[in-house]
Amino acid sequence: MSNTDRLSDKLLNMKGEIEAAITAVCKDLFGIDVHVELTRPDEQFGDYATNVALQLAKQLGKNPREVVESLAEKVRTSLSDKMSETNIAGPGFINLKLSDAALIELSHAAPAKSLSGQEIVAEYSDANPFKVLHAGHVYTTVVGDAVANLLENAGGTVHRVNFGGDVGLHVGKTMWAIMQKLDGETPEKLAEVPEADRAMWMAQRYVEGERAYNDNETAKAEIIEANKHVYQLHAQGDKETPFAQIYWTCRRWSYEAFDAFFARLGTRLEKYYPESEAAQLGLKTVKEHIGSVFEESDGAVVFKAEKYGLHTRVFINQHGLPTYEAKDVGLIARKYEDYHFNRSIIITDNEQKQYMEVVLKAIEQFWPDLAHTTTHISHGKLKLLGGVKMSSRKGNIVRAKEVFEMTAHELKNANRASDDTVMLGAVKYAFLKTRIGGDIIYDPKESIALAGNSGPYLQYAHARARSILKKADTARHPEVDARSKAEIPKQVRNDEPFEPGERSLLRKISEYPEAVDKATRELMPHHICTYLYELAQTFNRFYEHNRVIGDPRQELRLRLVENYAAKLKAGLELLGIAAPDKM
RNA sequence: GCCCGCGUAGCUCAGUGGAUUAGAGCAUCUGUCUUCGGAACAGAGGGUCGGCGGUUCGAAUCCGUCCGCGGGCACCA
Repeated sequence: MSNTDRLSDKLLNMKGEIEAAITAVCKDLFGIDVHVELTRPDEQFGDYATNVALQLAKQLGKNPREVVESLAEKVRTSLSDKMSETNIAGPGFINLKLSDAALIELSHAAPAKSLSGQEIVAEYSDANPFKVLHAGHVYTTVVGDAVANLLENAGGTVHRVNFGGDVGLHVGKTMWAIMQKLDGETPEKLAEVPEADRAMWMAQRYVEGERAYNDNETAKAEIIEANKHVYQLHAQGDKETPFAQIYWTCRRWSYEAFDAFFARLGTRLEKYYPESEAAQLGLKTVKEHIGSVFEESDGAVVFKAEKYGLHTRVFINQHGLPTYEAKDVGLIARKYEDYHFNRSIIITDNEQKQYMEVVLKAIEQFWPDLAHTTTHISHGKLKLLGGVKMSSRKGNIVRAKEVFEMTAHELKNANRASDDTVMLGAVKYAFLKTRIGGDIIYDPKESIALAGNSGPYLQYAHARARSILKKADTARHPEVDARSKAEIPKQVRNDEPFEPGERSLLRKISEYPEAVDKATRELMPHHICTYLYELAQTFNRFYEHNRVIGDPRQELRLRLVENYAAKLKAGLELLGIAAPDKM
């Protein structure tokens, strides 16, 4: 453990120490063990507040006022080294105001390393080969990335993986349409598809296959055959037949498109699990538990989950092929073989929510540990302002690329640089600032706004703070490169009393680890967005009313600016958003 | 029909048991400043927190019920 880490661990415990001290006082005075959780009240009331007196009064059957008075008195003495004020307020709250020294300490604390030593698998994105990457993939990937970042930041070893359908009915549909287009099993004709058009070309085939499947009985039968053919090809390790050549070439095209997409988003996936690799294991596992967990019904193998308040789902269809359910059974085993995870996170759209409950309930019957350490997070759909509905089956979808294009277009309209740093900052922040779960409505225009709660606003706020620091430094060392001569002391001294504006800023800065811890605990990145925006607002207020450069308090204020900029940058990076020094 | 989820200002959203005035941003209106990158700051108007009933010292938050919207409910993923 490095010195910095040790320092952080000590500092981050301050809130815990205060809570423990209050718990001890309660025990001492009333003999009751209460759960003390400090909250952050309105600034006018203090830095922390607790309502334990109200909890105690209830348990003791006493008047809250009576309880709070004796309690506050004891808390005051017990915490005199950290608090400058301890007040009673309202129906029985105790408000605590940190001493300047304690506040300074807290402002250098780091988020908790609560997941140290944990192996964690985070599955997200779930892009499917043989289908197009659409706007929803951008959303789910951005959310997954942010959640994975949180877990990693808390000390976990995170393995980011994608699970995609390289086998299954959609592949049958696409393969069928490709062969229609190529006039048969003629892989050599694939060379005629220009490289740049490959993804779109395959997406069109999928739409044709989907339409034929629904409208034409003959085609439907052929597609079902094509689907089986794909499974056979995997079972036999076939790479040579014309059909197989088409399949492998097109699958490679898909993976190449994924690589480019993830690279652009800055996502570093460790592994693509193709369904073909999970299918056999899933099939085998499900078959082993027929009779005990699964049962046969109408020629299919199903799990009847009604006794658990859920519904029945098919794991093996009447053609003997594993459905998505069985593949998920195989996948969870593969993940465990590969990573021996302590915890597994799966992030998908809400429409998979009840599906996943059934699958996990089935898995719980034979691999309880794997089921119990798996958490499914589901999010809503991405919609565009104006309410465009998207379906890859019908082909009227917004492609992933188009999300980037429309955002870049807005930047150009506003006469601003439309490079990926700002464009992705806008997209990612807009996707992350609302709580995971509900549908989100994306307004490209709002996402790039420099006034308001947006990614570029925070990026700009950071650049502006860096610019102040650079300017101060250049003033001190006009003849040398400022970056190599940064001399602002990192720590504010413990004996420096603050002016109100300075203190407000420092108070907000000190909330950083609490915001990150909350986001990590709940796996909800939006808490970080809310915090960062409030932080930037607090800074603007401070900066409007307090001169930094040239003021007698310059050195102290520069250290505040530096700490503020560091928090902004760290927070943005947790969200997967770059924080450049200049814009 | 059954099962999940959601319903907070004109719009987009925080807040999910606590404190006078339910908070932001955008939009609307007013004011400040010959700017440390004003891409700012200060302020105003705008809300029966979907309706009704209940639990609680205290409910946007918990429970019940109704309404509205979205999703799921056997061989798609």
